[in-house]
Amino acid sequence: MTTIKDIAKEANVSAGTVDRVLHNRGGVSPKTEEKIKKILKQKNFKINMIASSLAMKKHLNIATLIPQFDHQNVFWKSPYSGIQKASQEVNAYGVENHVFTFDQFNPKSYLNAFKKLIKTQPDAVIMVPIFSKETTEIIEVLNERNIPYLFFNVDLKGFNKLCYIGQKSYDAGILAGKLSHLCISPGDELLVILTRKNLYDHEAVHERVKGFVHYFKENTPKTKIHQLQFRQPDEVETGGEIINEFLTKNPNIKNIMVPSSRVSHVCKVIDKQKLSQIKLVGFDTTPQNIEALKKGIVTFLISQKSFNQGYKSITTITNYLVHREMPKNEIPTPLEIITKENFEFSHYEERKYSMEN
Amino acid sequence: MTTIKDIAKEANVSAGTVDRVLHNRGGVSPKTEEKIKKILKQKNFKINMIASSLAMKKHLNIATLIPQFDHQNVFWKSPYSGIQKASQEVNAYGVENHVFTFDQFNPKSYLNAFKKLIKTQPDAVIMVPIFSKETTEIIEVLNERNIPYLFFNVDLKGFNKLCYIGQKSYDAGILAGKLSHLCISPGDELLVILTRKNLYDHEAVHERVKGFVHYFKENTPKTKIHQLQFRQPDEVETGGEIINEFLTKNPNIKNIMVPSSRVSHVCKVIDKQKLSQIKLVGFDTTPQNIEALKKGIVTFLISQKSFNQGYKSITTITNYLVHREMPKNEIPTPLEIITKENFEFSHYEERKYSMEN
DNA sequence: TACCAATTCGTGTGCGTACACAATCACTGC
DNA sequence: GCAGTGATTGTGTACGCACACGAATTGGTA
Repeated sequence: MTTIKDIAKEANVSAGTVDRVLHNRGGVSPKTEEKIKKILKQKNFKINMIASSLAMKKHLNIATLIPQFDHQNVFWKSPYSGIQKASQEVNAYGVENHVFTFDQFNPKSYLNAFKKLIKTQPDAVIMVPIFSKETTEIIEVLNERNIPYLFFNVDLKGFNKLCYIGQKSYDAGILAGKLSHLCISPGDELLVILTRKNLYDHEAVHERVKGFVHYFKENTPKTKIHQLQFRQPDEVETGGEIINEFLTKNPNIKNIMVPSSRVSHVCKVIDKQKLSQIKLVGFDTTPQNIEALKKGIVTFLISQKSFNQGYKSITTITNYLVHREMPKNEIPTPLEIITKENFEFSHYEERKYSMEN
Repeated sequence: MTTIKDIAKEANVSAGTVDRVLHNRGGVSPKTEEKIKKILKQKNFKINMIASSLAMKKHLNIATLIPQFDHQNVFWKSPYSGIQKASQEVNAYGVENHVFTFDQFNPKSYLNAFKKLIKTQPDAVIMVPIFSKETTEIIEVLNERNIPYLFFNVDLKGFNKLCYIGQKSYDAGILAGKLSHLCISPGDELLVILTRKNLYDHEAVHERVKGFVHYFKENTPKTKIHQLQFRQPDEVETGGEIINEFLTKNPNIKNIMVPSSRVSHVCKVIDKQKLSQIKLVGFDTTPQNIEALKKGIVTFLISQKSFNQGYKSITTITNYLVHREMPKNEIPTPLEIITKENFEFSHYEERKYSMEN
């Protein structure tokens, strides 16, 4: 392993000069710069990140803005865990992360959380931009203060974010289409159940439906796709009758796709007998969804590995701040297909983390 | 962030004493040890791995024994890349890795590669134990010299390995069963094509078939599963006739499962017209397989993320050597389901690496 | 009380890098 | 020839930890 000292000796200069070349800090004569660069390349020198991080040790402060989770909205627990795990790890780099949470159905709470956040004077912000209007306000503040920020899980166009880490919802919808397609026979019909429409305006759910519809338009345009919408948050739970009635009226429905993370809520309210005739496709590996998968009620779940999204958000920002590493503008997370047969082999990191904590 | 010094000050001792407690190095009176441990816990002290690694800097030498890849056997390229990437990264920890390759169909070449390997006096060994008899010889040598070793991708029971990193083949077979099941209608029949039987004796392929058969026995015992075997390495390519004839004789075959990474070889030799009636399920995301997936010829691939296996092997061994971190005895890699719709979102790390190199 | 051994502890150095500061060099104009 | 200037380069310290060495303390004994 070659060190800066080795390079310096070879070039008959001091370590400081090599350092200047390495970081383009200027103040080196073109001649020696050339010489050093040649030796650098020849010896295939790579900066020792370990030592580099130790030496840097600026104290960095990063802040995260995400929806809170509870037993009702358990989805956000995974990204939170991922963020926590990564936070612990980057702590050694002198980076500290603080999480600020808000009610995902309340724009005001979103803004309030941000107000608290900005008071801590973060060096960078990680956020889930659920509300577009309020996000515009937030970004203005961040731009003013020159604070870099990163979106994760939810994307919004038109901002100069560092990058977006998350799933491509439209493509996820196409995949849902493919999987549903495999579940049915020619002549069967499909049902899409939308929960909580319009309650908040992030587009993931709608993009998924678009992709889903697109898939069938492309492949089997004659397949009939029904849609059912619920406006109130808890209407699904109480509204089992509506669904069951609908299914009775449309007995050819052999597959239900739920484009949110609430497929388990849906299958709870459907008559058991009807359920046995129908295959379900849903999103996200919440404990309830996994439960339904295990029982064979749900056939496919599409996971976006939100734990990894959270984890990666922190490491990406850290690499940017500490090592000046510019991330790609878009880091897509996988569309992972989860079934009864493979769920126990996925999400290894998340499991391991929650075992240890 | 609390440092050793902080702890020392708090306990009215020197940093050296705290260090002794942290590493159970003895020579500390029970009284102060107790006191220090209490403060450690109270302040939730975590060793700074960055600084720790820097300070350690023993020079470690690890060696990897894996099959070589070429255009014919491209599968082993992925784990090799993962190993290379991780090797670069752990270089900063003073760890150097050397790769020794062998012909996966030639036990002698396996032993020869090991002989070269052992001459480098490695501190640990990562290996793919393809041949069981020869592996026994190898492990004897390693045990004699007290060199820890880790199996990856292929597992063999009965050895005191540090851990196994890889897929559970039987479960992968079950998953293949599920996916094939989804592709067919009641009354359809299945075909399993075994390539290169007995040419080397690792069991993954057979385990997959067992799992596959088990799935149908459990779920639809009446489904007929045919099997076709080829003994010579290239017989599949020349033996298209045999397959086509077989398919003509058994027109109810609507699904072919290839338990090796060679599904693309199989679909190359099948008549196009027949192919359009049949869904294929295979393993591993080799470039050829991905090509067939894109074209819609193959419906499902089950990936074991072999890039990650390689990567993780290196990091696991490194953590063990450098940070004394004992790995779990078994680290299962995911059974990832890849389709035309999601392949471009998977294997992000591997793509990124090969883009950069 | 003096002395020794064993036990317990403190100090110093180095790991490879970053960065501030000091030192040197090459020229200029007088 | 010399001070002055700006461009180059060298030096020293810190980051947090591991570990070797040696110092201080203790307890026990003659």
